[in-house]
Amino acid sequence: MDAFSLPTGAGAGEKIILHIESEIIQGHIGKGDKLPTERKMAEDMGVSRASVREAMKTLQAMGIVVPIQGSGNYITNSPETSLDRAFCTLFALSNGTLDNLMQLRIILEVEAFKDIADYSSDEEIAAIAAAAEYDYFDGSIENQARRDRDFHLAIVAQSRNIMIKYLYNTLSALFDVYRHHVLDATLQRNDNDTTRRDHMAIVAMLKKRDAAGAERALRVHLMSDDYRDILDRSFKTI
Amino acid sequence: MDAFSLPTGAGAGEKIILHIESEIIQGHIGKGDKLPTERKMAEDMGVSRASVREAMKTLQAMGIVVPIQGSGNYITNSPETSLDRAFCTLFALSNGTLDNLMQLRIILEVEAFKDIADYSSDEEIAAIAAAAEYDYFDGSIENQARRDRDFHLAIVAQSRNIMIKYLYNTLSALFDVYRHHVLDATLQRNDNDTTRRDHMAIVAMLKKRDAAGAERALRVHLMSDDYRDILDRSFKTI
DNA sequence: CTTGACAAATTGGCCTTACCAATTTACAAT
DNA sequence: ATTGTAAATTGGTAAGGCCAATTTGTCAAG
Repeated sequence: MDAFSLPTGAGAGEKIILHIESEIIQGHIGKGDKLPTERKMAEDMGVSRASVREAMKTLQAMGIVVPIQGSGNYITNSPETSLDRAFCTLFALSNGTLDNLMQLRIILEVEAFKDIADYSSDEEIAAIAAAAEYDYFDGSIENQARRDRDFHLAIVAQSRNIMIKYLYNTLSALFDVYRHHVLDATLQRNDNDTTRRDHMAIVAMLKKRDAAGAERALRVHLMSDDYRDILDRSFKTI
Repeated sequence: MDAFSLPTGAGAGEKIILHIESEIIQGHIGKGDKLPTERKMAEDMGVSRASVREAMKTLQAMGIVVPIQGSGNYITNSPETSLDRAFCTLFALSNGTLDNLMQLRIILEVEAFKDIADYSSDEEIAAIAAAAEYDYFDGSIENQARRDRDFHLAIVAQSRNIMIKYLYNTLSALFDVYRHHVLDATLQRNDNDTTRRDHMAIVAMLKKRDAAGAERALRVHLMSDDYRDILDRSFKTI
């Protein structure tokens, strides 16, 4: 048994998954490495190609393997998207609400702030400031929303906690999906100037290394009317 | 295109996944429901059974579907474990550290405290207090650790945020796996009396509805020497 | 020697058929 | 109504084949 095999009963195609996981955990294969061909793996491990393919599907769903038709199966170079789909459907099955998401976003971003205030160099904070320096009065609603999102991602990217970064990215992607389906009308009356003022206030607090002040500014920003309007809606209403 | 198709290019077996996800999101199927047979789904959607099976494998990996040989494929009744495997492997691939986990645990539990102080009834707080009423000087290290874990789970179970609860459970399970492999020696000198005092302090703060005080007590408890000793170890060293 | 185009081999994506193993269902016997 | 057994149902696996995209090998042109 392997250290990372949590709740799975060992089947037949399952041993392929365990083998790959084992190879990863032992460091024999890593990011970007190419796996043997499906036909070779089937032969080597004495199973059918269908079983190998089902194992690949599982590893793909876990975000570990990326298939390229005509080329091969590869260990992913960007494991940060592993959680997206599982998180998304889990959310739907659980009757999660948007304020659940927002609450998580806020505490993750606030925690990132504390890391930044404690550890970040002036250059890293300058990178955050740069992400806030865009034209708040030009572009479509979509573009404005994207830039706003990128600003927040730039903040969390400075966190020292890799799991916080991944989780935040997943939540951000989920929020984008949600917004894309329900918020178009709501965001029509988005106040670009308020957004700009909020961002500048956050950057100012970060430059002062004032984590508490940054947290206050962030909460004000994230809980602004633009978002509060859409809270408490069930995610299933999409 | 479906509401929840995040970054995936629509393939052929992919449409089965999208269909199932869509049915879940729209509430047509839910926890415990039985899916059509693989042969029927294949016929209905004009694909091969192999493709249906690969889609099922993906949904299984996401923790959405549970197969029972001879019976059928079912929507899971316990979506709370969906994140476990993805989170675990993501962690290993990302060189995550234990302090990353602990940092997340703390902020999630602290946030749960705020919900409790704001919304919980006396009965719900009494349930937490009951979880702290166990014999701190009896039982093996394993049992003590399990009771300690259950106390914290009892706290987070009162959170109003379903995602916080699921995430915390996942982190708790990961931590258990880690501890099981590296902490046996460390926990030998676990101070049961200190643990008991910490728990009583936390319960006392909750009864007073003092979220800030509870947070302080929690941080003291979670950052005690028992845990600090094992921080900064790479998860890959298991 | 380098470059580009084209053909062949490789590889994942998908389908079909067949059989096995576990479960469920149907029905007969009591 | 209960029980036991056989049949039907259903997921698990294997084998073979074809398609589409990519990679590789080859060769001619510069």
